[in-house]
Amino acid sequence: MDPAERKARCERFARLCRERGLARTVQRRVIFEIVAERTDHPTADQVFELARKRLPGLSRTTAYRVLELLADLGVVTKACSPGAATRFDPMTQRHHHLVCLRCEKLVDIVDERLGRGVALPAAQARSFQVRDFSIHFHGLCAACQRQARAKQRGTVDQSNRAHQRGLERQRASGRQERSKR
Amino acid sequence: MDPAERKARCERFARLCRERGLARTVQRRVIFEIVAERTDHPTADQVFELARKRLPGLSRTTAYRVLELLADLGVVTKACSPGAATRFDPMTQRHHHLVCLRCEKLVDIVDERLGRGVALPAAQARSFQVRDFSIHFHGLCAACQRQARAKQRGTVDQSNRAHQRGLERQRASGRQERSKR
DNA sequence: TACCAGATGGAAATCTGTGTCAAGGAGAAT
DNA sequence: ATTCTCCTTGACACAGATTTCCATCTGGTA
Repeated sequence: MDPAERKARCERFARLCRERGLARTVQRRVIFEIVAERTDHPTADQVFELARKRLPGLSRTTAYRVLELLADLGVVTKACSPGAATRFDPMTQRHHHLVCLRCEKLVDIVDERLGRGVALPAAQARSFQVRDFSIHFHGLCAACQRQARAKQRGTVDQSNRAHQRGLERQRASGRQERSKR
Repeated sequence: MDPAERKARCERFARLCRERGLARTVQRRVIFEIVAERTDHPTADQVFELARKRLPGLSRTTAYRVLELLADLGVVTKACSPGAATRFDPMTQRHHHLVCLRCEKLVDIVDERLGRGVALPAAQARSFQVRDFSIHFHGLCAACQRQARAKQRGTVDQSNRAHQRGLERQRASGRQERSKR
């Protein structure tokens, strides 16, 4: 990430804390930095694990609380896919999403032209105050398309096997990590 | 809801069941009817509570299973707001959403002109197969706008009090109903 | 430095959702 | 109508994600 951009974000965060009379604790600083460094969409638990490496005494409760606070301040945004854990996204500029209907992968799209011309119908615009919008594209990612085709043919090729194993690992990982404790 | 539309939906559901060799049980019929009647976006647990009034022996497991099945058949769609439970929506045509950032209310918008001209950039369109898209408008609903203004003035008026109480009830209701069991 | 509102840590509770399995019921065959 | 079979259901246990509660601690300020 661009260092200037990163510094600007940290300063924005510090300013918002001052304005709201919030204490600048190590926990808040570290958790903010971790989310700001990421370009994927970590879950609260993933952020907690990462933060704990720098701050061994950190509690899960605090990680959740701080992330909620950051979302409230508007320095991170929350994203979700149905049935899965909330994910936190440092991207505060307008962006859109690709959501795979099968494996639930979530990909950001930044493209200014994309939302051009999108505006709320006048009737709703009077009562609802729009801050921003985002477009969700639902469909199939490349790997899931390959897999669907293979299934139709009644065969399974190696790359699809790999993708499926990846899926299973991903779904099981939360449980495993948790049960270690 | 328009009775003709409602009947058409029921028939579509019945047809899909026949096609897939699925038994037409009371549980499936009742749960489908409940979702189809609603214009808000009930959670699985809310659907379960409503369904139990008509079908006292219904189990929660079945409610979840049937809702999942309905989503799989495509007669309802799943929607989500970050951190909250999955919501079920009988609307299967293309539609968009207003999402209140404060109270998380979710409102449907059906307006064909709205998504006109929206298309995925060519680079992504090659690898990602788009089935549909929806636009989420984030902002403040009318009630939350009033409340925000009142807070700034340091006053709280009656209508805002009512909205806040509604919010609290809504958030607490699951817990209360659950502990009765 | 002393104070205190606000923040944290840790345990427990809650909410949402899934896995398992015996028992029940729908639909086909007789 | 009866039987058979397989799909469904209900009950329970469990898992993951998140929140609540409360005692303790700490950053900011007088």
